[in-house]
Amino acid sequence: MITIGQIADLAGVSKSTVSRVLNNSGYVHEDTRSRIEAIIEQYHYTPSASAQNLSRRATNTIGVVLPELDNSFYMEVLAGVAEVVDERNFAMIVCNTSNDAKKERATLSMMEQQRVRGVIFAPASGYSDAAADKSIRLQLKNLKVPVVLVDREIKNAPWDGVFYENFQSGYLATEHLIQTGSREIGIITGDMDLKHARERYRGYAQAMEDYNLPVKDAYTYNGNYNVEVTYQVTKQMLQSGVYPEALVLSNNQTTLGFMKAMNESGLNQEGVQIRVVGIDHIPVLDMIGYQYNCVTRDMKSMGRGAIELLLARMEDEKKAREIRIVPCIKKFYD
Amino acid sequence: MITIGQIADLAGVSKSTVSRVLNNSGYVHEDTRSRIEAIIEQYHYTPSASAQNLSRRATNTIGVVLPELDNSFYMEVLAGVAEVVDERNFAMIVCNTSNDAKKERATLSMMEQQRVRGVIFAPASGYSDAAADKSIRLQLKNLKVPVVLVDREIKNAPWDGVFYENFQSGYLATEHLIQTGSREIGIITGDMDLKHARERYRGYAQAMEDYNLPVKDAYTYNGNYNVEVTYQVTKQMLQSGVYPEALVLSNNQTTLGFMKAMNESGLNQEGVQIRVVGIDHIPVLDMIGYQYNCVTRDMKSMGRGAIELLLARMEDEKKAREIRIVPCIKKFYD
DNA sequence: TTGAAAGCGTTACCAT
DNA sequence: ATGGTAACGCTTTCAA
Repeated sequence: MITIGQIADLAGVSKSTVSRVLNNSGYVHEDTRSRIEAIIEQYHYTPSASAQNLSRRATNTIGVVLPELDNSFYMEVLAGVAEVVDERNFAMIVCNTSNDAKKERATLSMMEQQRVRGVIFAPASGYSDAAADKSIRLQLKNLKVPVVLVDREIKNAPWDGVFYENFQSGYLATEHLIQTGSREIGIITGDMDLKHARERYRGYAQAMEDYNLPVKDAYTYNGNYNVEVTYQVTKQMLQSGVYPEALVLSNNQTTLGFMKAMNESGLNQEGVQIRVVGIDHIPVLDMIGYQYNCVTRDMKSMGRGAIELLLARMEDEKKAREIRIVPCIKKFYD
Repeated sequence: MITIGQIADLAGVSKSTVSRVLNNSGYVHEDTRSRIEAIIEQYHYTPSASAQNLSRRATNTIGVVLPELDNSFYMEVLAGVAEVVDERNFAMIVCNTSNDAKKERATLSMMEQQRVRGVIFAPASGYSDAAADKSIRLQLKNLKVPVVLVDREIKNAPWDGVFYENFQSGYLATEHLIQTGSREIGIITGDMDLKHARERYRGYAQAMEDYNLPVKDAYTYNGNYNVEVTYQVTKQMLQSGVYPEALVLSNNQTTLGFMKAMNESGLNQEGVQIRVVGIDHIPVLDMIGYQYNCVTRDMKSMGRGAIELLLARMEDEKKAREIRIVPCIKKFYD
């Protein structure tokens, strides 16, 4: 591998000069510059990022830690982040924690080793007990670089963040069902360990109350934000023969699990209908023009928001803490 | 940021010794080791990857270059790669070229700068003309690290690769339509610049011929492996009022575009049916239990295969070239 | 079993 | 406008 020193020798100048043309910093004669550039081109020289990082005492890498990669929501967020990272000429290192706190630990430690300049972080879990909450905050703090939280909050966290109008989403989803004629409305909740699942549920309950409708325990199902779990739960529900006329589905995975169980049951064919409004859209469904009622958000812009906050924080460590709450968008077809 | 030197001072030993416990290489007294480990723990020390890379003259990073990230196929491939990368304690740097040769250039150059140990590569384009073909091969060669091609071939390339039985996939898809009663069968092709699109088409044509059915130009549509293009093409086809009774859809994006146009047209409701077999499955459709006829492959294992080949090549530079062709799996529901 | 020192490929400061 | 050199944080060889 050719080094800056060899380029310098080839050009009959010092490393300093080559470095200057590389970073176009400082003065360098036009003739010298073009001579050096020619040689760089000819020998196909690219500086070593490791050496640069070491010398500059900083990388230009930012870390993105996500709990799921096979989830279109996080994929869109990631796409948003990637766009800006690209524009600004940073490198991005992506890790998947699979919703596993242990894997998350390892991931964060690798981020540290890589000396990332900042981290965009969606926690693997709700960290609802105090010890876990403290521990994750400590880990993050130990990184000693800016952190931006996306989608999922951490209690007592001091970091910037991009979140969603979760309460609203639950409320509006429910309200739509009510306004379009349903009265017996249930919900398949998410992982109640996560604050946003609780908020969405609160939104549902509040809407019911506002419209003087009863929230029945029997119509509250826990799908845990998980396709398989939701599938099982829905199957049981259908088999029991007692279920509400309408349901709020707490996220995209919930929707997927629910749909699978419904399709499998063949109940649709028999004319049995459960009306449904989901929280979060599902891109493939949009693409195939399937009219799926939901409330959703601009996911990509959540990613863009996160990286923007991160870059801003990197530039000004002491700027005021910023929390962005992206709004709820209605996508109703009836 | 604390360094190995400071840890050494704290422990009253030399950097060499700390380095030995870090990499557990060479001899170090049990007492010394535990003392050092305690300090490392206490001060939360993590070695700098950049410094290690520089010193070792090698990173433990592998690069993955993909043409699309919002495509479930590549996502599954990526997931497969990520699994192995994780198991083997490498780091992974992922780049999206958006099917853009120019962006691909930039990406490859960043890979070089990062001094990745190897690259898993799915080309952004077919590079069908000789100059482009040569240029991409040169770029890859200039990386001077092992390369494994996934899914898309490059002419005259010397690298290991994991590909698909493309001809078979086209053949089997078509054959199924024939065997289940269709005779007027068309195809929406992919980007014919790409060899695998041509192969899939060949498979289609061969099946037609084998069953003494005519391949009509009028029933060959070019969807370019693109949702939007396929959508438009399908719309035109439907509006023209003349179309075959059945179609082969050349990949998942093609399917999405086709379905959108169909759903939008409302033709299904009117009882108009176009039978369809797709190449590649669509995970969300599986999840919701939508019975979509297709021929497909184990995508994740393609990812695993790619990284396995890469690691093997990294260990033995001169081993025989290995090409894996993953088989076609039938998923028919009728 | 441990330490000293050279070296990895850059950058940046200080001279000139 | 250019060059010399120390420094970045680590690994590795050689010696003790």
